[in-house]
Amino acid sequence: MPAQAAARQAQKERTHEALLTAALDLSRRYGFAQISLRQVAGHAGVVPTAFYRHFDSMEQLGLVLVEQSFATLRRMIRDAQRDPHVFDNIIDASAAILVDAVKQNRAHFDFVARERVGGSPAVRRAIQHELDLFVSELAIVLARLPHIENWSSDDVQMVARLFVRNMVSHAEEVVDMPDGRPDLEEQIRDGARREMRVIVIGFRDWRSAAHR
Amino acid sequence: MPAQAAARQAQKERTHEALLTAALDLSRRYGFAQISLRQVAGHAGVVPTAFYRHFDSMEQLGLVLVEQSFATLRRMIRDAQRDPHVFDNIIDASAAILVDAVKQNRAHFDFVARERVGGSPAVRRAIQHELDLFVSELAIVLARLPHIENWSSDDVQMVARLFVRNMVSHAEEVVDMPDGRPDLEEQIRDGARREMRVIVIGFRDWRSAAHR
DNA sequence: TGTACATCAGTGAACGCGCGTTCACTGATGTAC
DNA sequence: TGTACATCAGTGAACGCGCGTTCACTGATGTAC
Repeated sequence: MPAQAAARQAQKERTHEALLTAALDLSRRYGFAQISLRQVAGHAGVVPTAFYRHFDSMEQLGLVLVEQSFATLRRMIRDAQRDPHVFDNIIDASAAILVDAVKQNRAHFDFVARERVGGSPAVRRAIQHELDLFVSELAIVLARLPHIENWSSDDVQMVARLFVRNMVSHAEEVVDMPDGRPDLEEQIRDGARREMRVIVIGFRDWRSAAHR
Repeated sequence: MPAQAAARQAQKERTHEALLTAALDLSRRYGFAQISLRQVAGHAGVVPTAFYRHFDSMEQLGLVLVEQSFATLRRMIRDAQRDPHVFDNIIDASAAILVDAVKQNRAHFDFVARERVGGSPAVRRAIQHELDLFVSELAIVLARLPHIENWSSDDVQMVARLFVRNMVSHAEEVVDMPDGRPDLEEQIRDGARREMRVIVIGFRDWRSAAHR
């Protein structure tokens, strides 16, 4: 396929993207499981049957949204790790990153937060799998931190799990946050920060008591 | 209404209960938001129009299920508080109670866990309200415990919030647990126990560092 | 460059289906006397 | 106890609607020569 012959493909990609965006938009308002193929097609500006040129079913589109959402999340974490500041104060940095990230990718986070428990079995399984992966990845990052490098990998996994759980929980709060309420945002960020600190200190001291 | 004239009312109550049970059953399998009035009526053994003798809409039935679920939860907590053993080791006791309670009332917990984020706006709001109430009630119980009585009420609220969040999260795990896997059950109970311990210790020591 | 043919993203009519809701009804249960 | 009437939980037919999916199609884009 020569370069100058890509107009049709480009148009197809635009429609493909429009369908995904429409689904994300609508599921923000009504929940993914509640929206119909016809609604998504209509919102994307195509006839219902055109949907099938891009996806087998709404379920398959849902799985693509799961992939997209976690790709976004991973990109953010990777960017954050490049900033050397983050390691000075991983807790404050994580809390700030979390709130910003969710704010900038509300639609994807909203989708994940809701469909994690409310979605179809396949979508739920996909999200749970991604979250499990994410816990393991976070554990690897944590294991390299100064005070943590001599912990057992079981312990590191557990602290990673607590972190991710708090992350999901606070992401839900940000997602439910009405627009234009910076006070609430600060409150959530502060709560996240305090809770992470509690977890880190509790973990360190619990280990001290048990193992030293 | 004389006592011997209650046969009709008793039958009505039986159907009412059958509709609630049917909705709970079906939403376990498909999610409450996915099931229809006709399915619920059919499963309860009545014709769809009979549904309206008992509820205005599926949404109203959903709100009744929220009430039922939290009444169950409160009853369990109240019973647990009567057992003096619980105060000896509130963490182990809470973890055990949580797993047992969820196992015995799977349908209600499943309903709450899913609809808390996936349900209709009214159902979600009702569940969030009940959970907020529950955090406050737990804070009152915690505030009476020996080492906690001199904490600020803000701090007690926060630890209560962390406990309830972990409770919800572990309830989700138990709900998703396949039947007949006592090993998984033990693993979840153990995870809950360890995490609660981390929270308690972390909180105590965080306070020590900050306020003394 | 021009022509003849192929590709294929999007169209539009049609289908059968389950949905929530309305309505007049039935007949067992309950009440008055 | 027996009779005449009232109540009302549950029935069953009917409605209009949006759904997912099928199919033959159109016409702009792309390819071969």
